Amino acid sequence: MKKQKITIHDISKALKIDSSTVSRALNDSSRVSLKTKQKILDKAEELGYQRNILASNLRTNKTNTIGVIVPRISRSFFSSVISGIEDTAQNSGYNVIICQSFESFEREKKIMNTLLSNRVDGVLISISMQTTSFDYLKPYLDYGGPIVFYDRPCSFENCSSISVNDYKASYTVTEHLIQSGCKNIVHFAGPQIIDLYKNRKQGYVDAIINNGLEFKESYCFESKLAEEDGVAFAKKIISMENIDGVYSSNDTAAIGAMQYLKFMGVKIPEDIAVAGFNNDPISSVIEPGLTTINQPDFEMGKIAANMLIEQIKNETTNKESKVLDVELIIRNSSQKN
Amino acid sequence: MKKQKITIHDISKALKIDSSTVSRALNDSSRVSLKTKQKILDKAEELGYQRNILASNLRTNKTNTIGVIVPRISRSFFSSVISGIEDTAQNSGYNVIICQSFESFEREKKIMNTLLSNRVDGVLISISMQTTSFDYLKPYLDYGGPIVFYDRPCSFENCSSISVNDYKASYTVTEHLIQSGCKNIVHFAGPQIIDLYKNRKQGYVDAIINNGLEFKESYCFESKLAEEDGVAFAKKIISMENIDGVYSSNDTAAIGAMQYLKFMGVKIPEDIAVAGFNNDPISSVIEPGLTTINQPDFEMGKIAANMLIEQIKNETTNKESKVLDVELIIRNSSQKN
DNA sequence: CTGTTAGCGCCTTCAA
DNA sequence: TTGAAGGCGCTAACAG
Repeated sequence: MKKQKITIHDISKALKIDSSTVSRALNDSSRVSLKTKQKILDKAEELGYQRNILASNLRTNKTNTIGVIVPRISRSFFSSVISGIEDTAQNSGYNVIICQSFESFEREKKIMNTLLSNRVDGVLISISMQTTSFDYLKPYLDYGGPIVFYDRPCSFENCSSISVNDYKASYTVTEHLIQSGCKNIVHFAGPQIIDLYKNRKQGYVDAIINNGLEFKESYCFESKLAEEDGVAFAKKIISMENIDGVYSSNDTAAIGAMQYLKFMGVKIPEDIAVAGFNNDPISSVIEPGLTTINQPDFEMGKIAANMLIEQIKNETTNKESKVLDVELIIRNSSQKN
Repeated sequence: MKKQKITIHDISKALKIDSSTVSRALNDSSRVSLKTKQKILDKAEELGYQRNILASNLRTNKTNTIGVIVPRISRSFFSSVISGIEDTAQNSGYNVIICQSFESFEREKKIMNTLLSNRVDGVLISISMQTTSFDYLKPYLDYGGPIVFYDRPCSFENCSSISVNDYKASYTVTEHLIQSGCKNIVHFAGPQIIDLYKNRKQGYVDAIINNGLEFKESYCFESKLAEEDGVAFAKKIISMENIDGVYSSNDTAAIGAMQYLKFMGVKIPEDIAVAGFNNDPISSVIEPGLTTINQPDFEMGKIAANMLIEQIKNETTNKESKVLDVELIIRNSSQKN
């Protein structure tokens, strides 16, 4: 029942000007006289012409669209990254397609497939928690589309990536806790499959050891990025002795833990220092004393989009791995000893 | 530098079978013998054939894609709605393009334009805070594309809509506060331009009046859905006398207010009852005593997508306005008198 | 500056 | 069941 849309041919006929000229005018080519251009533009307006981008894309073999694969848009960090991406993309005239993998490898593969079928000009991807093999990216790379990894980098076919210096951030914040007097610091870790969380754990471990404390594996809890994990962690901590510090390297577990504690009416003792990666504005409300690592989310999105667009345009082959430093926000962490 | 992709013609040549037959086979048409179909499928696999959806879409004049316009994906309510939409869409074989208006009318118009240019099969929209005129939707409707409003309905060209019974929910929760003994209830309202927030306010007003209390306009604060508004509201409340209840009809202001109070170390007195619309799991952490109105977010997304897809497929013209009831979650609200 | 011609890759009559 | 032919709407040579 869709009405037939106006095409350049309709304009062409109405004006007795060839459709190729119409096309040129509509694309603001300099090779059309101002007079005819104006005539064409007016007619287009009059008829309510809307360019059919599908046809244009087919012809030019580009879509002016970039695909973004994200684990979950509901995660505050990611939705900020997306805003950054959209910001940059729009300024450069690109459309953005956002796809959620929900941390599922299967979905990720499927998404990559449709992005290829839709011939997006480039892809930004933060791999899912389950992703261990990257062969599924090959077809798109073979096609010639650039891929940039953001936040969760991985060395594959020397694609570009942009991420945060997780190791350093982790080391710094752990050391900060130690210098505040903590001697028994528990660590809420993320899935160790993901390099990012591995690096964060390593930062914690090294800070512990280099500062003369004893590293205990039993102080490390590995989360699958679910709030329930945090609840379990909270229960464990309550049952443990001596704990005087907590460092969480993922929001989700931390939020879960806090929810539980709040729900149970357990106040985090003043003498337990808490620190964590945290881009959710909310957790600062839950626990204002928290020392937080502030990740450059919006900025990361902008940089990622820029890197990708550059590769799309220049058809350059030089790949790079950018690493951003993070900001440590020290609130009113309790000072011990 | 993009490599030339395999087309049906490559398969056609390799097999000496006409491309039209290849096309049929690839579309699993019944008018191809099983034998040739298998041969074609094998060859396609072997050559790494990837259908060019652009071309297919151009030819068939449909894209199997629906566009979703959302004010902000970072709002918990909306990201759940989106998940619901994606869920349904995927099951029906539709792709989803998510676009954020950031509550800007200008962006909304631009988005609608590119969605039309991209010939999406249908559009789900929750209008921005600034949107007052709907003429910009005309071109898409003229084109024949269906539009369904979600969450923020508006009567335009009798498009379908799906929303929540805001008036009733608001009335109920206000009455609940009154029955708990509240006599001076402040209302954090949303932008009165948006019908939804107007309805919520009306629910509050009517509940107040019908229960024999006096309605005071000075008890109503209008938010622009920014956290700063909440901060301002919190300050006001602190300076006011007699307030024994707060009902917020938007998360954002509520969260802002709570952040501020928490930051200032002000505990919400036990004898002030608080209630609000709230889909952010976090605020229940901030204030576990909160009586909340639980909106069917995920479900709304599914229903919206279903309504739209039905209209796309059936090319039906019957429009409807669905209104969902909400669930009132009464936690440990303080009982007065 | 404008028109002619020829496709982009796919699908869909129509005929065999 | 298969092939031949044409065209979706647009753009990019190449002429003129």
